[in-house]
Amino acid sequence: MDVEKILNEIGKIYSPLSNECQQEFIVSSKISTFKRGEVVVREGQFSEKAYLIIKGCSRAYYLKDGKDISDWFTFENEIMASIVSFFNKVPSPHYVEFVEDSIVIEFSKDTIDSLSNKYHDFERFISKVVTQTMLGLCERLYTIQFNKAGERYQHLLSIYPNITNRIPLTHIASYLGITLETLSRIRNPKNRI
Amino acid sequence: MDVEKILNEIGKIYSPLSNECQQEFIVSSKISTFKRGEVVVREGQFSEKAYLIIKGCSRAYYLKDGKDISDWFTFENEIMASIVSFFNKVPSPHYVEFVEDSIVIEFSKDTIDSLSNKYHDFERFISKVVTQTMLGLCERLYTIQFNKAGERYQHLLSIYPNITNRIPLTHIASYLGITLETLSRIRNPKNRI
DNA sequence: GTATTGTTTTGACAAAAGTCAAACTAATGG
DNA sequence: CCATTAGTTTGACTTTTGTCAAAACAATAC
Repeated sequence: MDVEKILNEIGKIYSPLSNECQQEFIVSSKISTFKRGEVVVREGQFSEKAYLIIKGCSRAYYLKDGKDISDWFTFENEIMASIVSFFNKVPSPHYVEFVEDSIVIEFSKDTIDSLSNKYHDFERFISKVVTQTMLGLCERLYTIQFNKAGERYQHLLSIYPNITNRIPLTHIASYLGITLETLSRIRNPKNRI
Repeated sequence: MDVEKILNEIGKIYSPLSNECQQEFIVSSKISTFKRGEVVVREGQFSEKAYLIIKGCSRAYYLKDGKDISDWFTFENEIMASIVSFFNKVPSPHYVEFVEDSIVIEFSKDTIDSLSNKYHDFERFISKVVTQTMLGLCERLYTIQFNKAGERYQHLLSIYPNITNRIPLTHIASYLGITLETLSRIRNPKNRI
């Protein structure tokens, strides 16, 4: 497992990490594997773990009136966490589940905090991750605020072109704030008049 | 104008700032006033300014198919910026306008960067601001994803109980992702069956 | 290969919200 | 104080999406 390669990869995306910092990150974290369907965080739990996905994908979701609503998907080179619990040290409003058999680098809030204190490049890296996440949420809000179901779906495809091969449509629908049936109709070319 | 008092106040909310750091922040920034309706950032402009609101309020908005859609409101002790342009150094997708006559502390991205390098507490402060903004967006996304118009409005009132006294209903409606007419009907007790 | 389970599609109907137009009300500036 | 403008409400109608139920399809395990 070439973890350095992955860290260089995500360093390019956010902000590069020195070798020393990478090494310390590697010894402070561990590689874990999860099976499809495994739930690693449940509603009400405190979670201070984050998962950098090497292979596979995961989703965060919550239950509203008993219905499963997806909030966030994470694929290779992205970081998953129950962010509300992670940052605010409160019980998680979310569940976190792996959607495919996955390999991840698992690390804790404590690791982030101590590495941030020690390595300025790490602090900058995390700050960049958070900033980008914030801007991603902005964009998502934008697409959900006044777009019709079909436009929301097209926008999602423009970001993750083959998401439908990896994530069941039920989850994609709830992520877009629409029902499964509506998504199904949108995808059917006969209904696009 | 007691700027120290304000900085202490928002230090309490996010992360406290040392006196030395506060002083340098004060000399690096300036107090400005804006009239109701003044637009300080326009779509397409590069904006690397942020505004800490001392008195008054502002909104960020964008035009979709010629319609004015509000994205974000800011009141006393909150920070307004065209965040996409501010952080990514790209042309702003937003307009930023003051909704009331306002007094603000105006500072630039450069100031943030240089103070972040010099003062660890400032870097932490900014990181906290960004993190809280991110969590705020999460919550907003949550309320818009599967709630009906009425629920979205009630949720907004729970955060800003008297927002309707300060922000015109048109802006509140678009912020909630609904039309002005729908908001008007929701607010009319006769229509709540 | 068949049973079982999970996922997606389709149809008929209902609910929610949007659109357009007009009326009404409040605020502001001579 | 009146005229003008900005902001809000109301009504009639349309569009979009949701709901519930059933069928079709796909994946998986035995």
